[in-house]
Amino acid sequence: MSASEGPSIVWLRDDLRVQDNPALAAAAKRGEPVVVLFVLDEETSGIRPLGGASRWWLHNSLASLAKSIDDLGASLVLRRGAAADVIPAFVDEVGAGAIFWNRRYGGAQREVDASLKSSLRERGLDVQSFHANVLHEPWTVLTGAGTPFQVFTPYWKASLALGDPRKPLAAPKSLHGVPKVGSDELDEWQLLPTRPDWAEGLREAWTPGERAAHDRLEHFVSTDLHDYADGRDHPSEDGTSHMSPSLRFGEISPFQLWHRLRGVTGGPAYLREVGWRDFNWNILFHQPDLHETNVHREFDAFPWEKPSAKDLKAWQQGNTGIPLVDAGMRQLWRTGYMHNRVRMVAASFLIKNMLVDWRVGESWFWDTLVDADEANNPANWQWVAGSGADAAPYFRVFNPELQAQKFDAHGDYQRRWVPELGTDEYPEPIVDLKESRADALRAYELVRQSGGRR
DNA sequence: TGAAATGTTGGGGCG
DNA sequence: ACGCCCCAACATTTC
Repeated sequence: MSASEGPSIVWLRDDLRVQDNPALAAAAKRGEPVVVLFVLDEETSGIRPLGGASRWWLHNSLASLAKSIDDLGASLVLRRGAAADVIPAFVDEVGAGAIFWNRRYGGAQREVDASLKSSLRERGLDVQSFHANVLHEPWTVLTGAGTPFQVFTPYWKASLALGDPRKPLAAPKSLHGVPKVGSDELDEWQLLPTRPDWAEGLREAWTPGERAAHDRLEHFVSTDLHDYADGRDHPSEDGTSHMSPSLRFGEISPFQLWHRLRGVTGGPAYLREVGWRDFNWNILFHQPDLHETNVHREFDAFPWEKPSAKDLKAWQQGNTGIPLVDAGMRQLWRTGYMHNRVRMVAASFLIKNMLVDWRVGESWFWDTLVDADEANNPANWQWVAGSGADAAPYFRVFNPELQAQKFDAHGDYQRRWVPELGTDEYPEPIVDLKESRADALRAYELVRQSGGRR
């Protein structure tokens, strides 16, 4: 590009890593000085403001990333505001000749990026975007008819048929920084909770950042991966990877997971779950309002009940009187995380025993999960509700007592999070499981009749 | 990546 | 020896 003199900006978003970061690698290769930028955008309409737990993670991940960038010889610059304003102003400020970023797939985000790409190119900048955060981009995995898949298994098959995803890229060996570029102070963003400081449990449970993500992955590989197919279903053992928040913030890439795990016992079973993540981003790409709108629109007719403030609070705080549900909800509140098996049970309980709109639960998880992302959180809630793409059939109602028998047979998980279990202090169930199940099936019958789906 | 209801089969007790 | 009943175990269907 002719006008491409001047520093390179690497605009990081959901890719807070120095390894396997194509935008960063391209900037390093370009040769000009590099400035790495992160913009906290709480102003662009259509981009969901981060939930509280995600803000906590973001703060810590950015702090960790700033050190890594520093070690490479450049610096991480923090700015705040609508990206459509901040980015062009920053380009002028540093006299940039190029700007690189890794692509994102949400609706509002794509609009922002596309608009910036064309306006900055008009101004003569070298603007490049890269494929970095999903194994296969949504528009590349299509049916024979050229339409997006609605069902996971054929989606995954087609995805595998595209061949091995590319190998991960090494981190740049060093960078030439741009001196004297002002940055916001991370602390000023107030991403961390203060009064009250509810993050103690998060600090105990997690270490955000790229290095910790790889340590966590290696721990998983050396302990639980080989028995993943069984181990992942038992919340007291918790044989899951705990990669989700790191994937959410891009501390690690799916390419890195793929090439580390595909040849290891248990690896393919795990990578299939990574495939679900791709599938969910594919769904979001084709339906940007996924957190508001049923994929199967006949569910618009579902007669949800508005929960009383008391009942909703009981669910949120883990006082429903159903031990497995309460254990999960308390784990979530304390650690910003819930075991996957228990997520399904807790979600099913809200939707099908309390008859509460899945959006209410999605919204709570959005605020409390460290791994909430715009695709997986709504897609998984819709999966449980039965309204989503390739969702669980509507009549699949979990019985939380049976689930507890099957997957927490000794009650270890339940007692860990609900220590008062079995005493007078533990509440009576807020609903009758048998009756509410029957109510849910009757309610879904209305959907079935009004929709004509099967 | 369910649960419950319903159906089928076969062994054993017993008249 | 036979029919009948009960019931567990398993399979299928239904929600």
